[in-house]
Amino acid sequence: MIEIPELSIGEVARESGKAASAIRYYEEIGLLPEPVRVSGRRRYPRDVVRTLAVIETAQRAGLTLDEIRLLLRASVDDVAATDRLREVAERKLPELVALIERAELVRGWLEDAARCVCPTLDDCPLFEPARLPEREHLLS
Amino acid sequence: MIEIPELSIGEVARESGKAASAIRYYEEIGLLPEPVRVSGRRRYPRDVVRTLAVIETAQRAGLTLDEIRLLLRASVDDVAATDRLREVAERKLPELVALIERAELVRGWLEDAARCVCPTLDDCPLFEPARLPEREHLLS
DNA sequence: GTGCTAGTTCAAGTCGGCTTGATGTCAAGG
DNA sequence: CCTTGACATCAAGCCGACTTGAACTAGCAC
Repeated sequence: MIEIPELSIGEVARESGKAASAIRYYEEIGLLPEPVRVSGRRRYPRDVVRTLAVIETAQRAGLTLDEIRLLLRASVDDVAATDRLREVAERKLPELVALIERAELVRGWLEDAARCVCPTLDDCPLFEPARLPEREHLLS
Repeated sequence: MIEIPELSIGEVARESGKAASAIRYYEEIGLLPEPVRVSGRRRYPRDVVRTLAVIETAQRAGLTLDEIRLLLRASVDDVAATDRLREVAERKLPELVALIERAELVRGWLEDAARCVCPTLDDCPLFEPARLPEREHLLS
């Protein structure tokens, strides 16, 4: 007998924390492969939950669904897949590093702000020029 | 005689790297204060460029314009300003820390991917469960 | 005056990432 | 058999953050 993948879209939704509509949307844009259907209903293998976790993580790190699709398709594709992967990686890495830098800068602000007791923010060292990033405009 | 702030919107745009339309938009949503007008044209003090840099940095770190407005208004407001600031800070800090974590995880992926030589990604250690974040769903 | 450039307003459009609503189908439980 | 509930499709709507386009104006050069 043929194996029927065990998860309905509702179960995947519960386990992944994503809305069913989002899962259908991901399928529509080619981010998730079309699952097997049993009398019209989608049936998913367990590991789609992990794929959804990868998607969420990558997304939170600032990758677009388009870029994530490139990464994911690399893993099911044939040759040239790793090339695409490397291409995305190299394009996105500097952005990501910049993101992390910025985020840490702002984290510094917020941590200071969280324990700030200055009567007014004009007295507060938070907004001094020294704490702002230089505008180099090296990239885009 | 009255001091006329020295920068036109075009100059601010050039110096800040923002589009003039974006600057007008920031004003419209209350993110920037309404500048002085000289025969209808906006005239800005130099320090608006710094404010725009603050905005950009905060934005890149994942704050919304709404949240940034709260932060900025804190600096020109009266009392309760620092309270609002602290409130935003405390709400946003955990998110930011999570963002940084995620970003570093993905950076790891991308760095590995950039030097990946696996013939196919099924052989590639990149997508192993161990490298994925735990789904705790502690927050939201 | 006649342009030109840089500004102005306002409404509408765009894009990514989904959500919502209308309408329909199907299998299981009472 | 009938209802319920989870699923299906499809078009349209929404939100944030802007951009674009049309139509107009003010100041300067010639």
